[in-house]
Parts: sequence; structure tokens; C-alpha cells
Amino acid sequence: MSSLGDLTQTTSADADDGAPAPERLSLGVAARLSRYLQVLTQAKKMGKETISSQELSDYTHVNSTQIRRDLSGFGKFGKRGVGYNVDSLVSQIRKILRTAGQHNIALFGAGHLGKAIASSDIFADHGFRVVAIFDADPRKVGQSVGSQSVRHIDDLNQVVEEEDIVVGVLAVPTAAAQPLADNLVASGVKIIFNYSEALLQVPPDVMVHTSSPAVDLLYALYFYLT
Amino acid sequence: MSSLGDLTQTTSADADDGAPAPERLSLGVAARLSRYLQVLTQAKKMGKETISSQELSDYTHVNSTQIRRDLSGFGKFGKRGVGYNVDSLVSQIRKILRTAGQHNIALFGAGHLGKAIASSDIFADHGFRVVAIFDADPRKVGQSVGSQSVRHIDDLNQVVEEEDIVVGVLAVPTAAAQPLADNLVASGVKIIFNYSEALLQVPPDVMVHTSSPAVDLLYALYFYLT
DNA sequence: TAGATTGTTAATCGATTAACAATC
DNA sequence: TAGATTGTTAATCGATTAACAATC
Repeated sequence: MSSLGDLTQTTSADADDGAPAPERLSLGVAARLSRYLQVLTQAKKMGKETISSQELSDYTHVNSTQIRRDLSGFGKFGKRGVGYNVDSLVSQIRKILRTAGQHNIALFGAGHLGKAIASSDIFADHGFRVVAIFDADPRKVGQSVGSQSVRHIDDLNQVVEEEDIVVGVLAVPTAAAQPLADNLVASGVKIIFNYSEALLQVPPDVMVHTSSPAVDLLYALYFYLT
Repeated sequence: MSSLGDLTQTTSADADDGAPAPERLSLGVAARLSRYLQVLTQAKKMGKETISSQELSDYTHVNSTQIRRDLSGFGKFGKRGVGYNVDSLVSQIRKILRTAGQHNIALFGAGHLGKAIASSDIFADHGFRVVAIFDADPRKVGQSVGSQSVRHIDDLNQVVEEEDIVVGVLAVPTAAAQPLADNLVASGVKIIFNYSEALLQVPPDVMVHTSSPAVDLLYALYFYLT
């Protein structure tokens, strides 16, 4: 597996502008780059023009050397003595992650959580757009949430195709999650974001991310208690 | 394949003041044990009595050898040819993480997100109890959310002391987050769970976890697109 | 028994970190 | 210039994996 060993590095002559990374990023690198992007996006909103690896480290809790190393694998984005330009680093990382475009989300569940998600700009800031909201409750169908009106699940297949849905977000009761996941899989969606507690069973080519705030708390608490 | 990135998402206020603390778990181990615990908790709800390291691996995306290795460091919890007893593994891990007890949470923000959190049992399942809800809007004070009635922020100090609040959860608009965090720090809370997009500034002994669903999506999308 | 799965070792690979020269 | 911060190296640490005996 020596050719896979290079996953995180691009080293060679073409490290500069626009050169496509020849290999897939490793899991760790992709995850960290995404985190840098979030902090940068927020820093930009706050009017910050440059940021140092140490500042990025303070916010992401990733070691500053690691950050510089992650970035320098793709080019020389920083200025010594100054730091990184926020705007240009944002677009460099977007290029590396190939997430510069718009991506469409379907949201399931028009309860409190669904409404919170629909009205937040946490997704919008990163190019994700909620283009459809579904609910199983017929009384909710037709109500408007954010800029969308709630649809019935029967429309799922049609909407996925017409709107080019890439991600399904489940903000539904635990018991409803697996059947919905099955529907999403059947309609061809490959990324499911699960806010319920269900342990979802999906084919290997479908990616499930289960959000688990309580797990993060347990973990934080351990270091608080010890 | 998803959440290896989560490992570093929370930080420890890791004050290495001379005396070695030989018994502390490493960040990675503590994070993984927390994940096992979540899956086990859910598996238990579904009536599962035993679970193999391979099944745990399927749900957590942690290598099964790694799981057996993590667990065997603390004792021989499994039965060869059978797997692990779900109930007993839950209590063993709780013991290791020292999170067997109840811990009290104060929730800030009685909007959609706050209501979703208050009515979810995602925290309750792991021994966290929302014992107070605050909102800055005087019209919301006194309303009841879940089993609590909404309080005014002025009561914060008193509540933290009386109710032994260990964690503050921020489900407020981004602009309101930093002042609230300052209040929490002043009242002695050491763990802050931030659902806003604010980049919070806190003293080094306070731990901030910022929830970032969009980051996880970016990350998932990268592997989908490549 | 026969099949399954743990507990454990040893080797390898990738991530993390400290340190520092380069240079803005 | 003087201070700050990047880019990079070399050493260390932790994760992953294959393999397999033990044993339920």
C-alpha cells in the first residue's frame, strides 16, 4: 500500500494554484481542513483579514504546527511574520475540499429541531441549501418553514431527482429514522445526517453521520472530573 | 468512515503542572469510549443483549481490533465466541469514564433549538439533566419548556450555585453567545457547549465545545465527491 | 465438537509535536 | 532593524493491521 502512503502529501512541483491533489486526502486531513474552514468563515464575518496558525489553533484545538503542515502540503499560503489572509485561505481550502459549489439538502421533520435547522445559517454559510422539508404529519404539510413549504414524504423520489439532493438530514423521532433512511437510500442519496439516536443500517456506499452532543459532553466531562 | 475528526473536536484544559497523572485516559481513548457508550446505550434500547467488537466497529467506524484493545486495557469484559454483554459493558465504561452519576445542565435560549434540546432525551440517556432554562426575552420568562419554566438571566449565579450546574449549553443567536459565556465563566462553570457559530474566548481552564454540523457535512461531501 | 470471537503480540504506518532556520 | 510567524525537519507517539492462540 505504498502508493496510498502519500495521501496527505502533494509535495511535488505542481503544489501551487489550481493543481489538483492527485490523491484523496486522508480522513484526518479532510476533517481538519473542514474545521479550519469553519473558523475562517466566522473570522471573516467578524471582519478579520489575517489569521495566524496560533489563532487557528486556539479555536480549533489543533496544534499550530499541524495546521501549518496541513496547509503547506498544498502550497505556500502564508506570509512569514504576518499569518494567512483569511479570504484567500478560505478559497484555497474550498478548492482543496472541492466544495466551492452549492449543494442541496433535504430536511426531514418539521418539529422544533427541523425548524431550528431550517432557520439557521450554519449550513448556508458553507454552501448547503435546504431545498425541501418533509414531514409525515399531514397537518404540517403545506405549512411554511423558513422559505420552504412542508411537503409529504411521498414526493421524496421526485424531489431528490428534480432538486439534485445530495444530503438528507434527519430531524425526526428515533423510531422514524430507519424507514426514512431506507427511502433515502432507495432514491439514491449517499449522505445521511442523522440527528436522531437511531443506529442506522445502510449499504456500505452510503455515509451516515450521527450527531451526538451527549457523547461530546461525556468526553468533556471526563477531563473536567479528572 | 466518518467521525475520526471528532476526536480532536473537544479539547482538554490540559494543565500539565509538574505532577504526572498516570491514570488519565488519553484524548483518543476517552473519545472512543464515549462513542462506544452511545452505541451501547442505543443497542440496549433496541433490546440487544450482546454485541461483538465487529458490530461496534460497524456503528462507530473504529477498527474492531482497536476496540478490543481499548477495552482489554481495563479488564476482560468479553466472552470469546460470544461478544460483550451490553449491560455490563455500559456500566464498565461508565465506571472508566467516571460518568456514572447525574450531572446538571443549564440551557440558554428558549427558541426552536432550545426547545428541541430540552425535549430530547439525548442528554438524559447519559445522565445529564437540564435543570434550568434561561432566555433574554422577558416575554419568554415564565413560559414552560419541557418540565422547566424559563428564567431570566439575572438568576444565573444563584441557579449555578443552588443546582450545581456543571455544563452550560448555548442555544442562542451568535451575537448573544460571548456575553453569556462570560457570565458562565464568572459564575464558575467550566464546560460550555456552544451551538451558535460564535468563536468563543474563554480562560484556559474552561472547555468549549462548538457543535458544527456543517463542518461534518463538508467533510462527508469531500469523500462523496472524490 | 465446530464455529465464532476475544485478548494479545509484533510490525508498520500515519499523526503529532518540538524545534528552528528562513523570511516577511 | 526587531519581532513575529511561516515552512520544514527529525523524533516521538498513537493507531492500525495481520496473525493467532485461547476459549466460549
